Amino acid sequence: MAKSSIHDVAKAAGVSIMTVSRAVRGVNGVSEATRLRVLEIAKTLNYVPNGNARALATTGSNMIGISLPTLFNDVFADVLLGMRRTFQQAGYDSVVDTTDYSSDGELQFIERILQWQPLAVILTGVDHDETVRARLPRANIATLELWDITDHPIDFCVGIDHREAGVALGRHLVEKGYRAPAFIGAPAGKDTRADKRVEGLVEAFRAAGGRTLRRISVSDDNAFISGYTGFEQIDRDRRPDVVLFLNDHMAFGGLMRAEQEGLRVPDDIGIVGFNELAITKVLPRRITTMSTPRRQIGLVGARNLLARLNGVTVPEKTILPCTLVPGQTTRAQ
Amino acid sequence: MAKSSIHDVAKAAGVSIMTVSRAVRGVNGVSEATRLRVLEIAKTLNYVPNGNARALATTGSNMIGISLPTLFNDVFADVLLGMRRTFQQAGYDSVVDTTDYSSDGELQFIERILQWQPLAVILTGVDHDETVRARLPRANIATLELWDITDHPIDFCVGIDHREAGVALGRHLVEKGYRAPAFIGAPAGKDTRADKRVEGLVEAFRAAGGRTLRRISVSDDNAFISGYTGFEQIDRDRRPDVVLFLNDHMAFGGLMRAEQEGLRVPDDIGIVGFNELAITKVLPRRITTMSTPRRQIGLVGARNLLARLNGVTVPEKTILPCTLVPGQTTRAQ
DNA sequence: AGTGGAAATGATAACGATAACTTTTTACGG
DNA sequence: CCGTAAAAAGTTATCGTTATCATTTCCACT
Repeated sequence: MAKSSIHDVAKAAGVSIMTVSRAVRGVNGVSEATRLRVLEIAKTLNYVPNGNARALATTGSNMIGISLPTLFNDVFADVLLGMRRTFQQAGYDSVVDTTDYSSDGELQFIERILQWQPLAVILTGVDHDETVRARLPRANIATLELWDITDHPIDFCVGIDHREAGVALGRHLVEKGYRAPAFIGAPAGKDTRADKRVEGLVEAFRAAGGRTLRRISVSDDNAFISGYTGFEQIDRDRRPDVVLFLNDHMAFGGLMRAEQEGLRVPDDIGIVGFNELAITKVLPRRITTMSTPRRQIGLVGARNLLARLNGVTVPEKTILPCTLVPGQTTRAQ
Repeated sequence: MAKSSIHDVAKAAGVSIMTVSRAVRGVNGVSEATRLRVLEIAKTLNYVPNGNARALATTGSNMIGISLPTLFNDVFADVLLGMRRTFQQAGYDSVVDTTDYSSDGELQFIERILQWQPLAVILTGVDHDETVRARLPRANIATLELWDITDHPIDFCVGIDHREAGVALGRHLVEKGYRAPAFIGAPAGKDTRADKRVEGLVEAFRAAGGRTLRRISVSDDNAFISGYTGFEQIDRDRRPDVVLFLNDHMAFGGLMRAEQEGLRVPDDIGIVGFNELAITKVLPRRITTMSTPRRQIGLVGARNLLARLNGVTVPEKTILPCTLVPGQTTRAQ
C-alpha cells in the first residue's frame, strides 16, 4: 500500500484537492456530506497529510523544540512532565533532545531544530555558546530558558536562583556547626547550575570562617554510582565534616558508601543532597536536602511560553522559591 | 534579522539558487572559490536551510521516530543511550516521544510522526493497537520493536523474553522454598511486558503447587513511592512470603516499607526486583533481581535498523539473554 | 420565474528546496 | 589560436500542501 497524497484522495473522491484539504483540516467551506465522503475515502486510502508540505505552505510549523542535558535525571523528567502535556493540549508538538551537558551538543541541537522552523525553543540553563544567542533572534523564535535564571535572558527565563540556594544551604550547615565542606558532583564547568550552587556554598562557609570547600568530580552516567565512587575519593586524612552532593541520588550513593566505610552519619560526617527527589520520601532517615519546584518550573514555563506565543508580554525573569528540608543526615544541633 | 531563504543568499552572492544549494550541501559542481563565498554570505545572513522544503523536494527525511512509554524509568534511558548516539553518528535524526503506557498515546504518536515522513519508527513492546499495524506498512517504513519479542513483528524486533524471565525468576524462588508470591506493579493491561513476566511467575509457582500469585496495582509516577505504597497494601492476614516488584526502584521502596513495618528481610518476607538498575550496586545488601541487557538492546536494535535501512535483511526476532542475580533479599536456602 | 447573496467548490500561484537537464565557462593539447 | 572535453553555473519542473481569488451551485424571498 503506497503512501497516498492529497491528489489521490481528490481523484478518488471526485473533488478538487482544495476540497480535500479543507475537509481534512476541518475548516469551513465544505458541505457536511462531502466532508464525510472525503474523510471516508482518505481513511481507506490510508492518507496522512504531509507535514513537510503543510509546514512549507503555511510557512511555519507548530513545533516547540526542547533541549535538556540528560534524561538520566528525574529533575528533567519532572520538568518535562507538566510541560509537554500543556503543549499538547494547546495543540503544539514538542520535540525533545539531549545535549549531555555539552554546550556544543546544545549548539548542534539548535542547528538541527532551526531547520524545522520551530515556533519556539526551550533551553536548559542560561549559559550558552555565543553562537546560540546569535542564532535565536527573539523576534522570530520565542525562547524559554529553564531551570536557571539571569538578568539577561535570550528571551525570557523561569527557574530557581542556584547561587542563592547554595548560600541558603551553606548558612544552614554553618548554623549546625559544620565548617569543612566538600562537594561531589560533575566537574566544574560541566553543569553550570551546580557551579553556581557551589559558589553560594563557598560564600556561606567563607563568611563563617570555615575551611575551603573541596570539590570532587565524578563522571559516571549514573547518579547512585557516582555518589558512591565519589565518596570513596574523599581524602581520609583531612576528612570533611559535611559532604554535599549534586543531587539526592548521588547523596544516597554517598551515604551507602559512608556506612560501608563504618562512618556514622551524621555524627562522623554530614550528608546533604539536592532537589528532594522521590527517593528521599521512602528512606527511614530523611536526607538533608533542598526542595526544588521542578514541576512548577515546567508548568509556569509552559504557560508563559503559550502566552508569549499569543503575543502577551511575559516577565523576562521568573524566580521560583526553593525550600530547605532539614533531615537526619546532618546534625540536629 | 528576518529569516533568509536560499533565494536571499543567491541574490546576495550573485549566483543562482542551485549554486547555493550545492554549496551548502557540499556536493560537487561548485568551484572552491564560489563555495567559500556562498558559505560566507550564508553565515552572515544567518541562513538555515528549510528542512520542510528539503524533505519535500527529496521526498523523505532522514528522521527516525522513537516511541517510549515513559522517561521516568532508567530502563528506557539506558536503551536510548546507545541508540541515539549510533543514529547521530550515522547521520540520522531521531525524535523521541512518550506514550505514558497508553496504546492510544502510541497511536497518536504514530499519526503525528507519520506526517513527517520518517525513515523508520521504533516502538516499545510488541503489543499495539490494531490501527498501528495498519499504518506501518513495512515496505515503506522500517519498524523496530524494542524490549519485547514476538514471532510476528510488524517488521523486526529486538528484546528479551519477558515470559521466560518470569519463569526463571519464579523457578529460582520456588527452589528457595517460596510458595506464596505477590507482585506489585502497574495495573494488569498497562505494561504488557510486566504482564508477561507475571504470567511466567504464575506458571512457575503453579508448577510447584504454590499459592496463587496476588497482584497489587499501583499508579504513582514515581517508582520509589509506588513501591513503598504498594507494600503498604499487602494483606497482613495472608501475607505473601515473597514480593516481586516491577523493577528495582520499586523493590527498594518496598524494602524500605517492609523494614519500617518491622518485617525482617529475607526471614519474614522476600523482596525481588527487576532489571538490576544501578541503585542495586550501591546497596549494602544486594536485592535479588534479574539483570536485563538494556544497553545492548539499544545497540543491537540501532545497528540492525541501520542495516535494514541499507537494504540488508535482518533477523525478524532477536532475543537477548537475561541473567538472574541472586541477592540477600531472598533466602539463601 | 427572477434575483441577490451566501455557501460550496475549483483554479492558480506560492512556499523553499532539489533533480535532471542545458548552457556557459574554463583549461589544455595540438 | 582553435577545438573539445570537463567543470561550473543556470533553467525548469516538481515535491504536497495552503491562500487567495474566481466560479458555480443552492436557497430564500419577492
